[in-house]
Formats: sequence, structure tokens, C-alpha cells
Amino acid sequence: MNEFGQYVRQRRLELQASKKHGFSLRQVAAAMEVQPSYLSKVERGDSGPPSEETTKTLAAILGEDPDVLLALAGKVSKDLREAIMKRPKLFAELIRQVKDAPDQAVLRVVREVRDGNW
Amino acid sequence: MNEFGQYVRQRRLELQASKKHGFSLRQVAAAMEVQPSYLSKVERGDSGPPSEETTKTLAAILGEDPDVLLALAGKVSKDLREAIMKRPKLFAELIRQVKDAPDQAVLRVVREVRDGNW
DNA sequence: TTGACTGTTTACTATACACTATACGATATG
DNA sequence: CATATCGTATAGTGTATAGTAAACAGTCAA
Repeated sequence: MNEFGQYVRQRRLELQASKKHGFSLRQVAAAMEVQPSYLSKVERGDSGPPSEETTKTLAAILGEDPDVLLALAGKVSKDLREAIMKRPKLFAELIRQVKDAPDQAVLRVVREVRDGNW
Repeated sequence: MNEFGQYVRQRRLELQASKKHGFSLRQVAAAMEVQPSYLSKVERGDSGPPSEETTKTLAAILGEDPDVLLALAGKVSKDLREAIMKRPKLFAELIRQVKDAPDQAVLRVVREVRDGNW
């Protein structure tokens, strides 16, 4: 039950091993503009995941998809929440309808909409 | 900037006027299992909107769509958030793609998926 | 005019969130 | 050997969330 911290630590260590520098806990913490002690606790699950903003910054540093990292943090990006809240009925119906469909089927409708069939 | 409270009060007063009974502030508060003082503050925007659970209960009492009321409260239902978090990339793409499409286009997609073309 | 209701005021609370600041011991590097 | 960097431990902070509890003044009906 500490997916987030474990994931971040693993990812950071991988980068540290490959890229050689810039990915120590302290350096990443500095890039995030948080205290090293805090990142340490986050990685070990001693603290919950950071705020949405801080998580997005971290995703950028680690080269990860922000939506994926936010999901591991138990959050949904603000812009998505806002899109839903602007047309709650419509989006609630859309999501509930699509939620059990296989990826492929969803991707197909995404493409359809992108290709502007409206 | 107090849409939620105003909306709830208006809705409650409408029901009070039509249904004649069961919709005083105190009665609704009792049905929600909160203190009348709290509902009073919420309706006047003196307090922020209630928790997700309490908001859903309130929606049921007022005969309102829970997703709509949650949206006015600045929230998104847990089941929707969870659906997104299970496949964050996919749903992020879907929502961002669809977010500026007109209702009709979205509804068409909903129908397509519902009719199980997968 | 008493009793039952109406909404409101005021004061307070417990828990979670998102961190900071300082200090510590271990390891490695020049 | 010095110093620099590593991760971590400990303690504490300000703010938001989601309410409770008790008392108060006004209105209406019998």
C-alpha cells in the first residue's frame, strides 16, 4: 500500500544508475524545491504523496507521465476534474459507460473524436 | 462564488413550497444527519460544501443529480476518479480529447460504446 | 401565552495535509 | 585526515476540512 513512494524511489535509482548524476535524493529534492527529509519520507511511505503540483514537478524531473504518477498518488489532475465539473452529467455518463470497455475500444473513440467527426 | 449553498437553498425552498413538508432546514439537516447549524452555514456559504458522502446524501434528499451537486461543490465522484486512476493515460487522453467537443458529439460516442461495438 | 417550530450565531474540535528545520550517523573522495 | 555528500530521524508548523454543541431570537397556532 505504498506504491507511490516505491515507484518514485525505483525510478530515481534507475536514473541515478544510468544518467550518473543529478538524481540523488538530495538533488531531486532540490529540483522539486522541497526538503530532502520530506522526499525521503515520501519515498519510504512515511509520509503520504505530495500535493498535485509537487507531484507534477516530480514527474517532469523523473521523465514520467504526470497522469500516471498522480494516479499512483491517488489523485486526478485538476484540468481533468475541471472538464468533468463543467459538464458533470455528460462526463459522468461518458466515464461510467467507458470504464469497462477495453483499451482498444476507448482508443478508437478517442481517434474518432480527434479526427473531428463532429 | 457560493453557487453550492445558493443552489441547495433554492432547491430546498422550492420543495418546501411544493411538497409542503419535510423540507425545513432542520428536517433536511436531520435527514442528512448533520446539525442544523451546519446546514445553515453551508447554505449561506459561511462554510464550504460538505464532504462527498454528505453531498450525495443531500442530492438524494433533494432529488438532484449527485454528479451535478458534487460539481457545484467542486468535487468529482469517487467512482469516476477511480475509473480514471485505473487507466490514467487512457482516460486522460479521452477526457482531454473530448473536453471541447459539443455535447452531441460526446453523446454519440457514449452511444457507440454502449451499443457495444467492441 | 405557551409551546413548537423556524433559521442563525458563536465558539469550539479533531483529523488530515503538506510540508520545514535541524541534526545525526554512514560512506566515499581527494 | 578532512570535507562533502549520502539518506534518515525527530520534532514541529500553518492551513484546510468537516464538522459538533449549545444557546438565541423570531414566527405561528391553539
